[in-house]
Amino acid sequence: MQLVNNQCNCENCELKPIFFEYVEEKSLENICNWKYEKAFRKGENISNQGDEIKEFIYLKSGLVKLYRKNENDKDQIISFAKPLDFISLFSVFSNKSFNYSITAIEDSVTCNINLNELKKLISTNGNFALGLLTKVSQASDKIIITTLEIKQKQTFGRVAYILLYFSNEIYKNNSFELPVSRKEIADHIGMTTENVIRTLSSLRSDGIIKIYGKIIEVVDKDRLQKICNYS
Amino acid sequence: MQLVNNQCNCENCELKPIFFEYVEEKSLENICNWKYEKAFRKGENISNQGDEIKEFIYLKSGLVKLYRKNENDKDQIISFAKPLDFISLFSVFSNKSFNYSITAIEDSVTCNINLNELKKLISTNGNFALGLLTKVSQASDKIIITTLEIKQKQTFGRVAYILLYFSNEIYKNNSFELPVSRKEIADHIGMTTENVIRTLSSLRSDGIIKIYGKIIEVVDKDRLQKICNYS
DNA sequence: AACAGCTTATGATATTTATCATATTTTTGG
DNA sequence: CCAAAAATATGATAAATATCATAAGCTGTT
Repeated sequence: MQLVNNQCNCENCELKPIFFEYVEEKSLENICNWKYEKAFRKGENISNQGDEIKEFIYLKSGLVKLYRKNENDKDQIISFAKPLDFISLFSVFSNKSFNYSITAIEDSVTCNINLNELKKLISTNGNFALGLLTKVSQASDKIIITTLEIKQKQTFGRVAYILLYFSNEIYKNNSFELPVSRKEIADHIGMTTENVIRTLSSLRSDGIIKIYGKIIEVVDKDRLQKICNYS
Repeated sequence: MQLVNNQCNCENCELKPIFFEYVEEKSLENICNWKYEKAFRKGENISNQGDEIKEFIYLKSGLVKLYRKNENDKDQIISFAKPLDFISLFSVFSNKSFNYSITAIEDSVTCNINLNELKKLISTNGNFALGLLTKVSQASDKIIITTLEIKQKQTFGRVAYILLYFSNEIYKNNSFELPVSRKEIADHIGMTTENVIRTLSSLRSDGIIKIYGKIIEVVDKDRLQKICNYS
């Protein structure tokens, strides 16, 4: 992790219109004093389950995974988060400590805001609070709905779902390099690594995708979408 | 559904210390003008997936289920909610319409607050907003964590989980009447009705529970807890 | 270069879960 | 109160998924 040389550039932040929608210029200037940016390399840990929450974090660039260890010490990946998704969306306001870990799965930059200062801003600025409440709710909703959707599918539907997620939501390209291992996909969609691999192989032999190691090319997106919807 | 004769009794509301923690007496009086109470009989629908959200709803008494229909028209029960759990916790601030339905599974009374008025209160009262943000986050967190915990278990662990939930969280008694059918349990924990029935039968023949129709008696809670933790 | 460790891959098999069939009991509506 | 529908129950079987075994390919390190 590396602290980014921190010129106050909130004015240019692409998140500004969303995050700071309701904050006047004057308050916005203050934010520069509480916030700083951190850069993480692929694979680096951003925060750990159990850590005290001292900061509100969001992602400026990159890609991260949110995951937790269960009682049997097995990882469950809750979701992936891309920029404009808040990453410290849940736990932050409801807990003293994180109930999940965050790790960068691509080189990432986070913007960190001191939580106490943020809370002060919320308590003195109702409109900002309402905006934030909306964002936090949207982020939680998305996790809940996504989890339900994955849960109702079986093997092929789940693998199709995650491939379409990376293709459509993250890389916006039919060809992309998987930022995660087969095991991580398995930990996210709730199946074994072997079955993820097998399912990918099967999609390949049906000519729906091509596989070059970590690189996936979606050849027949219509069929993949049908598989996602109906199985 | 029946409108409850609506004397303003927020002062005595058991939710007051939580919900209105940060609202001064003066604002609190206003709330009486926007809120009203509704009584629902077991089985009655409180709101429907797709309905426009006009009110913030919470549960004064009773028990409800939150569920949604998926593309294949199959119900998925997201969670059960008891009093002090907000029931319009998600969607409310993030969506124009409910992305789930709510049905009373026991006679229930809701308190409904006009959403626009509530939003005005939020925007003019930052402390209240922060309190609400905390509550909404806690409610979402609980759903997310619960869903993950259920997901990682298999048949026996899931059935044990739901029995312990009703026994410990809802009825605080080793003997209780199930407020839901076997099918509804199945829709919640993601298995088939037959398997829920079979698993219950199996727990009975192992002497862990007794079954009298809808009435369940947990005979050996320690073993049930072990089953919940380890399968 | 060589080794260790991890990931990907695939086959064989075992286990888990769903589906289908059927019967009994309970609930609901006229 | 009765008939129909729904819920509960259980067995037999099929399908889905996990587990175990093995091997090849990659990756990082010394």
